[in-house]
Formats: sequence, structure tokens, C-alpha cells
Amino acid sequence: MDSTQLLKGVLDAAVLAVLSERDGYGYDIVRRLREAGLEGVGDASVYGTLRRLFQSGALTSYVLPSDEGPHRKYYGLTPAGAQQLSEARDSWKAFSHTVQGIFDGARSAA
Amino acid sequence: MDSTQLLKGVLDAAVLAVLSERDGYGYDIVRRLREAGLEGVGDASVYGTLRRLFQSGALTSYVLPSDEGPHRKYYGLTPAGAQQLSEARDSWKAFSHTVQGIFDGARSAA
DNA sequence: CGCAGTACCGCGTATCACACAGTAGAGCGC
DNA sequence: GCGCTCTACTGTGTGATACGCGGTACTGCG
Repeated sequence: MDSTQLLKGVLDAAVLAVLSERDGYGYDIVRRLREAGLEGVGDASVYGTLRRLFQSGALTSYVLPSDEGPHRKYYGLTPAGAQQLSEARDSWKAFSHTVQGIFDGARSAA
Repeated sequence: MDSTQLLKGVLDAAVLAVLSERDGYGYDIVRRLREAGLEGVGDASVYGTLRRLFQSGALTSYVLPSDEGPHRKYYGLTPAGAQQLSEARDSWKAFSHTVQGIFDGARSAA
């Protein structure tokens, strides 16, 4: 199974969710997502998502120097981002419920 | 929210699930999926999915005449298809659990 | 005969995650 | 000082796939 396709439409929300806990920068977010179970997530995917979310106004960003490497570009949720997270969460809930229902309706390989 | 993206990676499994109940033809499957809650699913998406699944060996197909319209191309699961459904179901379970965990970890716009 | 409903395709498009490669700063060993 | 590794960010091209739109074709009805 290719969870790549499953990820679509969820990565945005996952990034927003992770950032709602606390601000973070790209490299850090990748780590956090992987620790959360999205093990296969590619770094380029996350950076791309961050750019998209930022451009759509869901995120703010500010750069801070680091003591162990190049500067870090931190991202945080805007109110619009928080709302988007909320909506994504609702969508996810409805969608996952629907899909679950379809699988439950299927008789097969227990 | 665009459930289009969420659908990716799930439509295959949804079609397999619906067919595990009983064989069906394209037009019918579209209706069944919509009734199951996937309201926005496009017919072309389903036909494309059926073709793909058939070519990958997950489905068999046979044509029957209809008394109220053109012929119908019925599809049914092969053993490989049943197994793919089973795997997809497992993937879904793990994935949805992970995503749920990420949303639960987020504090936000309750 | 035209029209609606059923049934099936094909083509072009958009989105999105990913692999891969490249840039760059900081600290380490030699 | 040089190369190496780790941290950190970015750009390009590719593949998968759902969708919109349009087209074909058969049936029954007025």
C-alpha cells in the first residue's frame, strides 16, 4: 500500500496541527511528524506544504538564528490557519467516518 | 475543504469494498459510493479506477445485457482484489489512527 | 423523431507528495 | 585550512490520480 496517496489532503492539516502545539521550523516539523507516525514523510513535501500554507495566509513566519547550524525559519498559525485546522479536522472526521462505514459494509477478510 | 485530495488513495479501496458486497457495474458503483457518503465522487474517477484495478488483476469483468439501456460491464473481486482490500483496510486503519493522534495532540479551535 | 435516462469512455488539467540535487552555516578531527 | 557531518532550506522534475467536460450508444416514451 502506498500511503503517499493517503497523505494527500492530510499533510496540510497535519502540519497545521503540529504547529498549533507550538511554533516550529521546517526541519523540526519533519521530525515531529515522523515521530507522530507519519514515518515516510519527505522533507521536501513538508517544506512545500509550509510554503503553500504561508502563501495562503495560514501561517506567519519569522527567522531566528541558531546556535548549531544555519538560521531557522519558524512558522506559526495565524487565525486563518487555526480556522483552517478546525475545518480540516471536521472534514477529516466526516471523511474517515464515511470511509470506515464503507469498509464496515464490506464483507471479506475479517 | 476539498475532499478530492482526501479521496486519493482511498477510492481504490472504496471500490473494492463496495464490490466485496456484490458485483456491480460502473454506473451502479458510482451510485453506491455516493449513497455511502462519497457524494462528490465523479463518474470518470470511478471508471478510471475500475480500469486500473482490472488491469492490475484485482477485478474480473463480464458483460451482461440490460433491459433498460446499453450493456453493463460488471466487475467482481478476484482473490488478489480481496487481498488488496484487506491490505488497504489495514493501511487505512493504521493511517487514520495516526492522523487522529495528530489532531488529538493539537490544541486549538475546539 | 427528439428527448431523457442509462451506461461507458477518453482527453486534458490540477493537485500534490516525492526523489534528487544543490546551497550554506557551524563544529570537529587532522 | 580541508574535508566531513549535521543542521536547515530550496528548486526542479516526475508520477499518481481525481475531476470536468464532452462524446458515443442503447432504450423507452410522447
